[in-house]
Amino acid sequence: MAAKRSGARGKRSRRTSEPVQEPSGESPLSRERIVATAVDLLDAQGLDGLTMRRLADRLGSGVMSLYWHVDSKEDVFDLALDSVLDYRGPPEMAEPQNWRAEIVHMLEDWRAGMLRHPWSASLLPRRALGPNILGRLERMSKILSSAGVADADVNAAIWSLWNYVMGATVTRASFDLSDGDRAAAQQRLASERYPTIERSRLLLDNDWDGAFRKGLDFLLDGLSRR
Amino acid sequence: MAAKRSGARGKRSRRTSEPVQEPSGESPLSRERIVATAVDLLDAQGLDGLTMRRLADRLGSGVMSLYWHVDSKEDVFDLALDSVLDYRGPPEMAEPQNWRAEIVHMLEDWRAGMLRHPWSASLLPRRALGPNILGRLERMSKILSSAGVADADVNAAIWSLWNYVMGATVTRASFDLSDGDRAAAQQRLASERYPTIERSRLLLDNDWDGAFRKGLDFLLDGLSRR
DNA sequence: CCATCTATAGTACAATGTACCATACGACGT
DNA sequence: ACGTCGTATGGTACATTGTACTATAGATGG
Repeated sequence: MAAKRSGARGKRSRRTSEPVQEPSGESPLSRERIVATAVDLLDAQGLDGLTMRRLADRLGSGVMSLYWHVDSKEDVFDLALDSVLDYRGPPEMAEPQNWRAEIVHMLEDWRAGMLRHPWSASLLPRRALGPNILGRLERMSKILSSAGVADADVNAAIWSLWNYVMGATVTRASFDLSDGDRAAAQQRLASERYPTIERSRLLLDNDWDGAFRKGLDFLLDGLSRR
Repeated sequence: MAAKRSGARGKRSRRTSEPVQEPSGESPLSRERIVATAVDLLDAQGLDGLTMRRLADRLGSGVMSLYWHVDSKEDVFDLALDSVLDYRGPPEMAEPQNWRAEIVHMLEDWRAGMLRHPWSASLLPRRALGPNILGRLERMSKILSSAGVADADVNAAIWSLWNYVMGATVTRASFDLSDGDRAAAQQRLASERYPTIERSRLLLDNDWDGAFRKGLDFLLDGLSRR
């Protein structure tokens, strides 16, 4: 019995010699290629559209070959989620001291990245702690500390920002998926006992980006009073 | 062809005469009973534990009989989610003018209700607009308006509170499910490039309720400055 | 007494994740 | 040269799932 089930397979040890990069004609079938293709598939067909068979088809490989590189379908989901969330940092800061702008940039990028792949929001509730997410948490922690937030408050601050972004993203993505439902729901409001939100057109106000920014400002205002 | 597929079945028209309430020995098999049993099953076995067959078993009925009362499994999920979220209001307000306390109470109840049924957080990303959720939104809208929040800000305020609660709940529930993973992740922090959050023990701080309340205060502070 | 509605259930099928097995190919020790 | 082993690929088979289709039975009303 060779070591098989062990999280991350041995896989790529070291090229014996020449670093020829893939004849490009065909399929070396790597972990990276699998994840990239999974993301494509998810973008195209949604969460239910990803099946191991379809994935293998797109890769031009047999279904079971995938299982050499990944442990399970769940594993593919985890990897796909994290792959969507890497962060390259703010665009050559004009004003590197402005912690608030930096935070806002990262959080808006975060949300935008996930909304570009709406299925990612549905995956969040499962396993959220890939390396890219940890990287973002680390960065937030650094920014907040150097911005002078009290050590005792820093964790709470991180979590509240995280919570806000996650909630906004999940909500936005789900309303996006079921656009018709939302309209239908707003319809129902009229005929039933929801007069206040019916009048304020809560479900029809489509300025999501603005609302996100506004709420984030509320939160940051509250934060910077410490 | 009888009218069959039409959202809510005809079902209970009106009792012809005597209102005998169920001989209680056996199964009238109603929509309500199905949903209640589904919630039990979800509590006991988690999201993947709910299958139509198991559900039928628990109800002592045939599988296909369920489909007379519900449209699909998705439908069951929607109903189960909403059923967890009804709200009975604050406990005979001592101080009915205190809008902030009222908001906090409702949001904490909201979060607590979902955490009692951790699967509910995973369902949120799908379809979030059942009657009970709408009821809560309605109530929030009323409170905020009467608290003097500017009309232009009220929708944004609602959404930011909603976002915060949803994010906090989703996060908390997912970390709860994968407790071991979290510890493992914190382990990994040490050996890799996340010095800041490793030092602050971000993933090990288990005072979730406190953190929730603290972040909520940040947000409400920011809100009440308008 | 026949028609129609309400409700329950069995059978059957297509789709899915993946365990198990067979196989091929290169590297390497002897 | 030959067998052995690790890497990698893929086929077959199976249990499990949601649900379409169909049959059936009681109740109701013309």
